[in-house]
Amino acid sequence: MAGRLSTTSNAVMALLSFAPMSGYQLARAVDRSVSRFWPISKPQVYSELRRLESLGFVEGSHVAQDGLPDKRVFTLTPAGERALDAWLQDDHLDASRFRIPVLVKLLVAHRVGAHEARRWLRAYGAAAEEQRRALQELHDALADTPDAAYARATVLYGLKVSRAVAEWAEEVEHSLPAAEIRIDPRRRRAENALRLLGALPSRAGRSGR
Amino acid sequence: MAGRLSTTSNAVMALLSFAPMSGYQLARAVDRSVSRFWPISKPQVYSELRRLESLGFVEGSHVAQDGLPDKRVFTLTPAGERALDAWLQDDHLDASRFRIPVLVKLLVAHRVGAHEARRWLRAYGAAAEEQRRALQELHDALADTPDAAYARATVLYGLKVSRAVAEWAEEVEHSLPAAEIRIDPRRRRAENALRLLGALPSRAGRSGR
DNA sequence: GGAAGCATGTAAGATGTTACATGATTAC
DNA sequence: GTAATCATGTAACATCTTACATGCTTCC
Repeated sequence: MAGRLSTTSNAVMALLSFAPMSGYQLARAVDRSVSRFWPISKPQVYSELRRLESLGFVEGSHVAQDGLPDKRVFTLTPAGERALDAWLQDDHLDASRFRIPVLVKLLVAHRVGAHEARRWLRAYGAAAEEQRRALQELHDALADTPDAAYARATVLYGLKVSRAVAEWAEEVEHSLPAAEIRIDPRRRRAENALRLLGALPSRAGRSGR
Repeated sequence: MAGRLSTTSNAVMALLSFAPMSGYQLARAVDRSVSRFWPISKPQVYSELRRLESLGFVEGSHVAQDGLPDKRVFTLTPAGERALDAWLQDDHLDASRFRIPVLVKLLVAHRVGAHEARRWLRAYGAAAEEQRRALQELHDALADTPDAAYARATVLYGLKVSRAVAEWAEEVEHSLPAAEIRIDPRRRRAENALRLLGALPSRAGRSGR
C-alpha cells in the first residue's frame, strides 16, 4: 500500500459506494454533491478512474447502449471498499484549504484606495449573502429527510461560513478609514506595510484551519 | 495581453510591490502574509518569477554575498506595476475556493457510524477553535497599528470563519442521531442517500462563494 | 566538532483545468 | 430542420507539491 490516495480518489470511491456509474454519471454526481467543498473536474474524474482501476479498487465493464454512446460502468471492488473505509478511519487527514483572491487584493488595497476597496467588499458580501440564501433554502428542504442528516450537515457548514463571510464584508466595509489620500501614498505606506509583514508570525508548521 | 495572469502571479507581484526580494525571501514573505488565504510553495514562487521575468513584469539582478550563496533580487518593473493595478481594478476575478476533506468523509459517515463521526467533529472543531484563538491574538496585536487596517481585515476574515466552523462542529456533533445501527446498514441507506443526491441541485453555473 | 538550521535554489512528478471531439435527442 | 443540449469521453496544457542539492553558520 505504498503512496496514500488523495482526497480526490477517495471522494470518487465514496460516490461509487452509493452505486456503480460511468465516468460521465460520476462527474455529474460530483457536481451535485461534493463539488461544493471538494470540486473535481470531469477529466479529473476520468483519470482517477484509470488510477483506481489500475489499483484494483474499481472495475469497469463495457455497456453498449442504443441511441447513446457506449459507456464503461465502474463498480467499487471489495478492495476498494476496504481502501475507502481505511481512509475514513485514518485520523491523519489532509487539512482544509481556503483560497480567497479578494484577501490578496485587500492586502495591497492601499494602491487603489478605500473607496475601491469598499466596492470589492460590497460585491463580495453580496455574493456571500446570495450563497447563504441558497444554502438556507437547501438546508430547509433537507430538514425532514432523516436519511439526509449527514448531507444536511455539509450544507450547514457552507451556510455558516457564508453567513460569517457576509457579516465580515459588511463589518469591514464600514470600518475602513473614511477618507484616504490617493495621490501617491504608495511608497511611504508600502514601507510601513512591509515592516508590518516582517512582524507577522510565520506559518511554517501550520495546522490547517 | 493574451492569457490572463493567475492569482498566484499577482500575489507575487503584490509582495514585490512592497520591496525587491530574492526568491527565497519572497517565499518567506508569502509564508508570513498571503499563505493564510493563498498558499504558494517555494518552487512555485521560483517558477512564477521566471514567468514574470519573461513577461517583463519583474527584473532580476545578480547579487553576490559573502558568507551566503549568491542570489537574484527581483524588482517589480513599471510594466509589472501596471499589470498589478490592472488586476486590482478588474472586477471579474476568480472565485474563492474551499476544499474541506472532513465534509467528504461526512457524506459517507453512514459507513462508520455516528460515534466515529462525532470523533471527527470534535477533532475538527478543536483545531478550528485553536486557529480562532491564534487569529484573535494576532488581530488584537494589530489593533493599534493604523497602517495595518487592511492586513487586520484579512485576519478578521479567518477569525470569523474559524469561529463559524468551530460553532458548526459543536452544533453538528450534538445534533447527530444519538444511536445508530452499525450492522451493515450500508446498502439500504446507501440507496436512500443516492436518491437524495439525485435530488440535489447541480452547481453547473455556480457563482463562487 | 557534529547536528541542526539557514539561505539559496532545481528536478521530477502529481494534480487539476480548458478546450476539443462526436453522434444522438430534444426543443422550438 | 437547425440549434441547443445530452451523454460519452480524450488531448494538451497549466499549476502546484514533494523531494533533493549545496555550502555556510550557529548551537551546544
